[in-house]
Amino acid sequence: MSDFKIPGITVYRLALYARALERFLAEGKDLISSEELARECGVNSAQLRKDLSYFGQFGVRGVGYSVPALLKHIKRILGTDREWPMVLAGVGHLGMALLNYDLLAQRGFRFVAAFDVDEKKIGRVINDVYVYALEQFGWVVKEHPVKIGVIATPASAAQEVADLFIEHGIKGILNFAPVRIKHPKNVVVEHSDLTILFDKVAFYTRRLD
Amino acid sequence: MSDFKIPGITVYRLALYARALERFLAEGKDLISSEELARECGVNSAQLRKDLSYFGQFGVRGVGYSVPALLKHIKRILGTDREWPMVLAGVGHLGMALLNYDLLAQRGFRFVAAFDVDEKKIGRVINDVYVYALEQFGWVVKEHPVKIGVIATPASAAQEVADLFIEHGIKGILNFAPVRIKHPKNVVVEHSDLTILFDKVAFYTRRLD
DNA sequence: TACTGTGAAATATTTCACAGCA
DNA sequence: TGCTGTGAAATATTTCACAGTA
Repeated sequence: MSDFKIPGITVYRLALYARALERFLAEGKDLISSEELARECGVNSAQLRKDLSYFGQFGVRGVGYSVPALLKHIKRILGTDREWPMVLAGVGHLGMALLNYDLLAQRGFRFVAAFDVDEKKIGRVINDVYVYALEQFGWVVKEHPVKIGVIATPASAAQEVADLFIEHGIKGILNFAPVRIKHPKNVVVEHSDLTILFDKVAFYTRRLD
Repeated sequence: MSDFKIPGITVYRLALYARALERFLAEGKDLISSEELARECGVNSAQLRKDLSYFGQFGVRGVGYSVPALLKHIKRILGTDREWPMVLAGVGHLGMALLNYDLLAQRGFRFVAAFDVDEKKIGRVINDVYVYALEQFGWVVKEHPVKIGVIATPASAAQEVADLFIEHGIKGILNFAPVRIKHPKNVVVEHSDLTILFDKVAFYTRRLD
């Protein structure tokens, strides 16, 4: 029921539950138990109920949860019941993949502009998103109420781009460059270094037999 | 000093330390304290020392750690001191980004073959990797001692691809499709759903002020 | 009856704080 | 002296187990 000090891992799992609920909803399922939803997500059912209990009571005892209602509640909790206009820095292969990832736009995460320093990329339009020169960042974001910025540049450019983002009022940064970003406390940075995922798979694969 | 029941989060942090050490090494730094390395990675220095202590003693009291030696130790622990030939299923935008991600190959994670069901993609060569029809999977992997498979297909194809991987002896799977893969216990699956990262950023961004 | 919601117990992880050593 | 390595304490997270209720 609380509203602060939510474990980061709980936020992660709420997003996981939302994904699963979207699938169940698409299948036309109307009602679900914590047991069934938890199994689908690979967690313990008490954990799922505890995660939800930080935010309220969404089920019916003896019955379960309404799939559409619970999804709506979780989206409201996560803040994904709204549109999140975003900007992208770095239109390399990963940046291209993000611009073309339609699932993101379907969920309200929509890129309104992309930026690069490569002359060959500036001026291109990718999946309806225009690629600007990085120097144009200031006036482009003035046109758009952007809160989230995504970094898909090489590591060497990441901090500089983050500083530019922060200077222009961006509050949430998703950083795919393999380097830790320094940032003030009133800015949120989520790091996602893909190479680390491969390291983890290697570690656990080697220990198998 | 133990060798089993390593917290998953410790494995993650070891990879983080390796990335930072690579940067320090590139800068020519020879010696580092747990304090400095921990700060660079955003963790507590006791945590870093504890993480390492699961695997041995790698420092010198009163002095610190040798940057190249510690990096070598961590890579040996992670199993990234060797080559990991891999296969990719799904040559969409994300698959393309992975095939072109040279940092991966530099670290020994090398795609030896890619697979797709789209006629237009089959037969193409991307960053020296040939794209085969998915039906050819069996005989292609017979040629290569592949342990790790990467799934970058749509969610609807992911389980089918995973089953094919597992049937042909793949032991470690990195799944980028936004769906949980069912798998036997002697196979490792690491899930990475990019949409969840965006949800997390949205959650924390909204709570800021 | 068949579930949820949640204190309390169990477990896991992080941090402290200091002994040990180059 | 200035660091690492590590038990022990503190904290966080997960799971149990059962009261509550449609």
